[in-house]
Amino acid sequence: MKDFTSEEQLAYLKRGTVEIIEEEELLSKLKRSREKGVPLKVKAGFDPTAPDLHLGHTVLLRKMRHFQDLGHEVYFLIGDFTAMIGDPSGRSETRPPLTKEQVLENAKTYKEQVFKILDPQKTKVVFNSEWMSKFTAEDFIRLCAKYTVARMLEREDFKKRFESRRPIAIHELIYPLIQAYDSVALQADVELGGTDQRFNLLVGRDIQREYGQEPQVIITVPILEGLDGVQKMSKSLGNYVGITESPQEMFGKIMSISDELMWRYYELLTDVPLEEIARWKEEVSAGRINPRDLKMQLAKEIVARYHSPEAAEKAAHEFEKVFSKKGVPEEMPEVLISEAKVWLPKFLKEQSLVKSTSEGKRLIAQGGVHIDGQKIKDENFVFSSGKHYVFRVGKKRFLRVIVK
RNA sequence: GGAGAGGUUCCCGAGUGGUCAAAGGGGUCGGGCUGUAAACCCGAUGGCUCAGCCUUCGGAGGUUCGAAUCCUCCCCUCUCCA
Repeated sequence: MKDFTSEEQLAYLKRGTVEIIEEEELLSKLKRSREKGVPLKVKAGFDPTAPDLHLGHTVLLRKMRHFQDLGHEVYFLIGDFTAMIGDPSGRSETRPPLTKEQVLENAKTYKEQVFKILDPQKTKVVFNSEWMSKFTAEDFIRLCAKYTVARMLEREDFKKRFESRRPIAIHELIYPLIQAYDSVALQADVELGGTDQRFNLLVGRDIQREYGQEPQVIITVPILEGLDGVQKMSKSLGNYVGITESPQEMFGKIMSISDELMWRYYELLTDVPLEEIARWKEEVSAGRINPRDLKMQLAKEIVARYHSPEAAEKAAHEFEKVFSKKGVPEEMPEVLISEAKVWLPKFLKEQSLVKSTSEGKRLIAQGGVHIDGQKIKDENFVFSSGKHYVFRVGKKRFLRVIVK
């Protein structure tokens, strides 16, 4: 805030965003903040039901961090009240209400993870139940009176569901209003969110105006695609990289993304200058760089951030050893057994290598099960006592069996 | 409140008395090719004590030798009218 002009701040904040509404307003807010020495209040909301953060969340968190770097104040809002509703994006699910204890527990987990990115000194963690639980029925009706059904149905997913004759519960329509009211309660200057939040963020502007406040500037950041490169990264779709995952898992997952997606990840998850990325793209299409090497570098960079540079190096070596050179990993689950003869489908199930004996049978039939590098054809196997065996199921499931 | 349409396996979606563990697609998994990439090709995809048996088609009953398919009641969703 001290050293940067408002224009410089704006440029810094703009990188990696999809939309700023309105840029002019943000500039004047930055100017005013600088003149008066009062930091901007920057808000972003999080759902307390999913406290496991993944790389998708970090796109937004990084942007929050950028504001902090400029001296502004970030409100990390945990939507414990709104969690009763569940943000009706996409498919609607009725969520079981969380208890106070669960919320606090989740919040704790959040904090542990979030501060890998945010500056704890400049972060205020708030819960919207703080003000919403004091909201009276009267307050509530007043709030509802400030918006119309027609405007609410402008929201794309409502509209789609409405048109395709899928259900929309009334409380789902309320969600944007409460989120908007949170901005009133916090007197937010800026609210950040993914592009899927655009509508809700905009409602915030309208509602703040209705309550006589200057509308917040809204900034949307891209939604990160998951490992499949198509759908958004989410835990429920299983296409995510959690920021608390082990270095090895993280590394492997990143290596499995497509080349196309790699550029996207570079852009949104690292600080590599855009010009540099553009240059690499050219080098790759000219055949001078193997995209695999860049992917390794990306994987290392990400592992290094959430673990350590040493862990990243180690993960890279392991990866080379196991997948490029088809070796076996250094660390893998171990089991000590005594039986000499086993029926493999059941054994694989008992060792959690497959979900069912049927699946075990299937994998054996399809040639997906190896013991000490040998493809297994027979469902029965005899262990010799005193020996060690390395099981490989599919490409990445390993198990060391030690026979007494 | 009235009238109509509909609820199928992970998802979408066929199936209207036996040949249905249920077409097709998607997803996922395995194999091939690779760079654990994409694309592409092949295969699999409810469970189990596995040539057999058990459990699935919103829920509970019933008809039938036999039901995802017919009947009754219930629950849920959508549309139109009020």
